[in-house]
This record gives sequence, structure tokens and C-alpha cells, in this order.
Amino acid sequence: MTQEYNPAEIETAAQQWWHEQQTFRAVEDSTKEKYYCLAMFPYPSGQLHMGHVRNYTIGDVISRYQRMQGKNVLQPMGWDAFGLPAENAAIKHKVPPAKWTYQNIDYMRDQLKRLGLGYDWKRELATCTPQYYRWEQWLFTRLFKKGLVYKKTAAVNWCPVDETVLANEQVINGCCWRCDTEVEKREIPQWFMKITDYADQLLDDLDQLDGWPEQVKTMQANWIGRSEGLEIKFGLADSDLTLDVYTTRPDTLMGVSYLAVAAEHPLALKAAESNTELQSFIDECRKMETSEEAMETAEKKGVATGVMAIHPITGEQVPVWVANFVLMTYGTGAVMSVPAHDQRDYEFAKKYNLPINQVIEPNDKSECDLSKAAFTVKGKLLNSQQFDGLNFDNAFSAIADFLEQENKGERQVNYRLRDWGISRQRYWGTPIPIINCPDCGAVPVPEADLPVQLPEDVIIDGSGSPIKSMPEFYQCACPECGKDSIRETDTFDTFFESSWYYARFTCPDNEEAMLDERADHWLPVDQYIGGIEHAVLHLLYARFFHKLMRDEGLVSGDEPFKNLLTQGMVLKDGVKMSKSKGNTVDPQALIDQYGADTARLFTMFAAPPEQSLEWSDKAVEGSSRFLKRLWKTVQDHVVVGEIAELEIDSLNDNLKTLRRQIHQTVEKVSDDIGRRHTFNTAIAAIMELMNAVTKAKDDSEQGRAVVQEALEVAVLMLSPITPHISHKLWQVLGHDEAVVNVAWPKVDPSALVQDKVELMVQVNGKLRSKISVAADMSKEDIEAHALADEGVQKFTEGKEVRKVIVVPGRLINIVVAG
RNA sequence: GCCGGGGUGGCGGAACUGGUAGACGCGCCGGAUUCAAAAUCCGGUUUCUUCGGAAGUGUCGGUUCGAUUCCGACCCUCGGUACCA
Repeated sequence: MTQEYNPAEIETAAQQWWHEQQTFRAVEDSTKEKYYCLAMFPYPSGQLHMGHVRNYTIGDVISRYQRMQGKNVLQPMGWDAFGLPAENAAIKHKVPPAKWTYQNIDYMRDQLKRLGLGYDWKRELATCTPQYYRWEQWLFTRLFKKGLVYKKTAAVNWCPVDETVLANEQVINGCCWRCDTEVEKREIPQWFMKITDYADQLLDDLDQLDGWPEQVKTMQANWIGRSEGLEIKFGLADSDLTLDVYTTRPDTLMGVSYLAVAAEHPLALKAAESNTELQSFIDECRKMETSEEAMETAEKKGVATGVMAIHPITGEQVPVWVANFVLMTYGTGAVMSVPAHDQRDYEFAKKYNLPINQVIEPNDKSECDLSKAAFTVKGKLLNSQQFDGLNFDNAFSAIADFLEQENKGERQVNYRLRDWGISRQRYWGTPIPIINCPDCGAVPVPEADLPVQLPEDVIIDGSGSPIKSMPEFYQCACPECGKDSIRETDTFDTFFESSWYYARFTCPDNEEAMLDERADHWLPVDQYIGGIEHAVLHLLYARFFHKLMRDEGLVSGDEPFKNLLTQGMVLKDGVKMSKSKGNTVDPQALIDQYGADTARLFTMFAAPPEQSLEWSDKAVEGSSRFLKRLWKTVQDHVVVGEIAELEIDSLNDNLKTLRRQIHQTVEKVSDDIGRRHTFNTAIAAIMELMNAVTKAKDDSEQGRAVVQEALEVAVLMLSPITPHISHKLWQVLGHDEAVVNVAWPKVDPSALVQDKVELMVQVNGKLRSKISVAADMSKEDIEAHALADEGVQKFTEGKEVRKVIVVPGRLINIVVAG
């Protein structure tokens, strides 16, 4: 009687063993190649969801695979613990955010352990602890002194009823999510980091990231949005002032029919003082949401200011409008409009009856119809006086030179990227370490006084951050002059914490410094794994932070993440799993019913990691069934008795074929897991091998020896994916060494040799026959064989053979006429 | 709106460098086992078919001996859009 597969029992035993042996404790060791594998740490929302299971299983599979390659693996885990949901939960359940967060962490840590993930738990960190956030406060004060931090006003969503700042996700159709009041824009002073100072580095260093998906690099490059253009000064009629606009199309300058400025532009505000229509339009613009999406999809509207600008070349007057689609945050907050050659300007001009002046014609002299749409292709200039006939590049230079000479403009590089606004008017975050002194202004908190600790025992009622009404928090003395001062009560954007945690994992216990020499030992992260939704913001901020830390001498490389894997979402019935849709699957129930190995196997098998994963209860059962079959196959195999030594030269053809399949599988699975990260096809290949073992049915001594080899290979290659069952079955197969410490199997090239190959034969691209030929047969002989084939001749009979294409090892295509 | 993905049997997916479309799994159908069922095992399973074949990878067009793969246009869908993380 062999033992039944009992996941709960073997999983507990394996996890206990790893724990006792401290298997996943990572210690710096210069004799081994290091491998730092990191999956994006979770927000402790309460319970693990399937997205976490997928993310962390991918990381664990890669970590365990690299360990079997002989690497010294670091795989840590921690908590992105500050954030908005804790405040919402606090209001709902009347529990302080800190308490709620720490409870969630405790629960979720147990869930992660139950999944059998090989983390070095000694390195665990939570970003909401002063031990962690003190160092970003410290770095911030250093950057402040370096001039990389500044304060300016910026717009936030303001709910006038709740009297609170709303996050973009808390604004539903322009209204407050709680009280449904129309949201207003409010300008308040906030802290910014000069990420634009690093824009060129962030763009150029993308070229170093060979291990990143092209799509992510493209998204980052587009987000940074470097452009070369001209800043042009338009004079204003009856005034000494100028209006500066930025354009990437100076070649269309002679076609300008109006200028447009943002509603917040000083010129607009000035003009509105004596123009009630304009004032009410600006008021209307204030009601718009702050998100780019809302701005861009809103109906394009504008109002003339009555101010006239003077064209820098012709001296003609053009009207200045205020338009709701001009962004104050990009360029100069003002644009020149050329309706003939910009689609948005075109639609605006049609709507308000503004002139459409063609100044570009197509290079190929084709018709240019401006009655339906703008002509936006770069072409040849016309109606442009001395610039007529120039192409884009020459016109750019000529117009730039002319304006620079006249002191009416200059060449300028511009970025879509804006400086990073890091102030949040929220409680549950890292306090910004600044003291506002009435005499000295903003003064950074001295190093000796850090951390500025966030009081944790508070009540949240939805009416703003509690520390804003806690004098014991904000009352303080100026560190420079001692005068009574007010501490900053805003907190950092939570992207701040997640921008450097990967580095802190290398030395989380250092109480004297942000980072130490261990950072350079482990960094960069060899494999970073996380959701595609972080392609731009988180990954850009983390890259920025790495460069800031490098320039502070804390790390030495340019980039934090050598290889990046972006995983897709977990869906059910084609839509994202979410509480609001009520279609979540609790991973805990899955583990309880089938065990961690089945949960891991299913998530790795159902789809490749970059794609979205469709949940299926039935497919989970299939994964469970495979593990039961594997268990039974191994048990039935060993129960027969001793396994003989494998004698490769004595194998019959069937066993040679099985052995070839074993080593083909090793070759494929190694590539699938190690290079391609397509765990689904790796698992499929192992399933095929197991099917072949079942079909082999050879009880001879050598037959059982080959099956032993097949089962050992299958168990070893499954061990990163299903570590518990592999741990046990490796013992059952007769080994003392734990599978987690065994090397990855090697391909025996001699087993792969094949003397015959099957080739497909096509006639005019359609499959008509298959032929089996010697592997080393010449092209001419293959061709002759194919043409002589009966099934082929049916289709070539009486027809002229025009061409024969032979693709070695694959197919023959015979092209016939008629 | 803009930027970046995705679309292949009844379902999840495979086809890696332009070369057998549908591996592997699920489901379904048939059989074995069982008093019966569940579980398990074996076989079949893209569609149409005059059984010769023909059609087929979101739609339309192109390049090629050959296209899921490359090019152009479009449709649908998902992620991001700077205060969700």
C-alpha cells in the first residue's frame, strides 16, 4: 500500500524543514555569483489576492531555478504600508490606520508562508515604521540642501463640503465620491522634486536596460517626451510685455492665426479683470478635474481675451484666446495655433471661425484639401515670404536663426515630464521633515532630530489629517534661530517609499545609515517582477531615486533593475478581479482545498506571465489531478524495488526514444524557465514527458532505469514550481540530499542524436505529405525523395515544377504551375 | 483624447528566427471499471464536406514559394494618463 497524496501534510513538513535549515537566509558570499530576485512588495490591504499569488510565485520559481544554477540568491519580502486605503478603513471601522495595517501584515505574512515562498524573512521591512522612513526623510533633507527640492503652488481636487483634498480616484464624474458635491480645483503650495533635472539621464539610460521589455522602455521614453523646438516671443499690442509660446513646429509660424493660453495663465487672469465673460469661463475651467484624461477628453472650448499679439516676423496682429485644452504645466502655458497644420487647432478654428492659413504643402505636390482636416505632415513651406520652398529641417533652422538674431526667440529642448509633486495632505504617510520658521523660512529638520515620527494613536473621521490639528506634533522651535515655528504636516507621496525599498532590503538592519556596502554587493536587482500598471510611474521614480542615491554616494550603479518582467492581471469572466465587482477568488480557500503546490502550478500553467490570466475552477482541478498522477506514478515506480544502473549502450530503440525525449525536455524546460520565463510551456513539456513515461510500460531492468531518469528529471524541473511535492518525491526516489540543494539537470547531448527526421511536403504551400529521411541527407536527395512521393505526385502530375524550396529539418515546398 | 499592450477551437492557451495552425490542459463525446455514482484509466474532439478535399488565427487590403508571425488601414478590448497602489 503506497501513501496517498496529502498536500497539507507534505507541505507543512517541507516548510518546517526549510524553516529549520534556514534554507532561504541570504548571506553575502563573494565565492558565489549573487542573484537578487525581487517581486514588487504588496500593499497590506487585508488578504492576499490572486494577483499576489501569481506575482510571488513567478519570483519564487525564478529564485529557486537560479539557486539550482548554483547562484547565491537573495529573495526578500516586505510591505508598502503607507497609503489611502488605511485611512478609508480607519473611517469605516473606527480603528487607527497603524493598527489596521499591522494586523493586515500579520495575516498576509502567514498567507505568504503558507504558499511556500522562499523568502529571507530576516530582511522583512514595513515602510510605515520610523526605522524605514527615517532614511527617506534624511535623504530628502540632503536633497533639499542640494537644491533638488523646491516649493510651488499646484492644483489639487478640493471637495468644498468635506473640506478635504481628494485623490483622482476619489473623483467620480467630477464629483466627490462620498458626498457627490462638484469638485473644485484649488491651488496650494506643495513640495516638488526636480526629476526634470534628470530627464536626459532617465531617457538615455533606457538604452542600458537590455533586460527590460521594449514596450515599457517606449512608454517611459514617451512619458519623458523630450522634444526640440523653439520658444517664441510674441509682442503684445499696447504693452511692453511679451507672450512666450513653445512650439515643435516653427516651420508653420507664418500660418499662426491666433495664440491660446491656459486658464491659469497670468495673461488670462489679467484680461479677466475687465471681462466678465472671460472670468466666468475661467471659473468654469476651475471646475474641471485635474487628471490629464479629463482635460483631454473634455469638449474643446475657448474665449477671446481681447488682447492682440504681434507676429514676430510679419508684425501682424493675432488674437489671444484662453483655451481649456492648453496645459499650464507644459511648456510656457501658451501655444501658437496653426489651424491649417494641427488637427486640434483646426477644430478649434472651425468652431470659432478663426482663419485657416495654409503655409505647408506636401512634398510630392499632391492635392492638399483643408476643407475637412488639417494637413499635419511635415512638407514644404509656402506663403511664408523668405522661407518659401524650405523643407522642415531647413525651415526650422532658418526661422530659429532669424528669431534668435532678432532676439524674439530661441531654440529650446522641452520635456513632457513634469517635476514630481511629493506633498500629500494626508495623515497616513511619511511626515515631510521641514520646519517653517517665520524668519528663516523652510528649514530642513537636522539629522540629529530625525526621524520625524508620525503619531500612530489617532482617530480618523474623514475631515482631514489629524496631525494638522495636533499642536504637540506641529509646534516646534526653528532649528536655526529657535523661534516658535510650525512643522510641515503634509506627508510624502507613497511612491517615495517604494522608490528605494529594493536597496534597503540589502541592509534593512542598519540603524546608522540608509545603505551600506551590502547595497553594492547585491545591486542591481537581477530580476524585478511586477504588474504592468507600474510601467511608468513607480519604475520611473525608482530609477530616479537610484540616480539620486548614486549621486549621494550611496550606490554605485546607474540603474536599479537589470531585468524586468511585467506580469498581466488576473481576470475572472474576462474582467479584472475586484471587490467591487464581487468576482474575487480567495487564494486561501484554494490553498485549503488543494494545497499550495496546486495553486502555484495552476497560476504558472494557465498563461504566460506577461499575459492576463483567466481564472478557471476546472483548470485548477486539472492541475491538482496532474500532481496526484505524478505522485502515484513515482510511488508505483519505486514500490517495485531496486533500480539498476543505467547502461546507455544497451538500450533498445523504444528506450532510446524515451531517453531522447527526456533530454529534449530538459533542453526545452531549461530554456523556457531560464530564458523565456514561459512557465506554461515548461509545464506542458513536463506533462508530455510524464505522458510518455506512462505509455512506455517497460518493466525490464533498463526500462525501469530510464523511467527513474525521467521521473528524477521531472521532479527536479518541477521543484521551482511545486517545491513541496518535489521535496517529498525526491526522497521517495531514493535521495538523501534535499531537492532544494540539488543542481538543475544537464542535457546529455548524445541522447539527442537522431538518425531519421520527418519532413513536411507542401505543394504550392499546402501540406500534401510527410516523408521520413536520414538526418544527414543532402538537399538534392531530399528533393528527389519528395518529388517521388506518391501523395505528392497526385498534385504534381502533368504540371510543370517551377521551383522546389527545401528548409532543412523542416519542410519541402514544391511550386507547380497551373 | 494621448501613450503602450492584446484579439487563434466550446474555454485557457501553443506555434521562440516567415516554414506541419491548434502542443499541453479544461470541457465535451464514446468506452473500461462500478449494483450505481464519484474518482480513476483508455480512445476521440477546429469547422464544413459530395470523404477527393475545402475553409480557417478580430476585419479589409498588401508583400512572399509560403503569413498567427512582416507592412498599411480599420474595429473591439485591456493597462497607464502624474493624488489608487
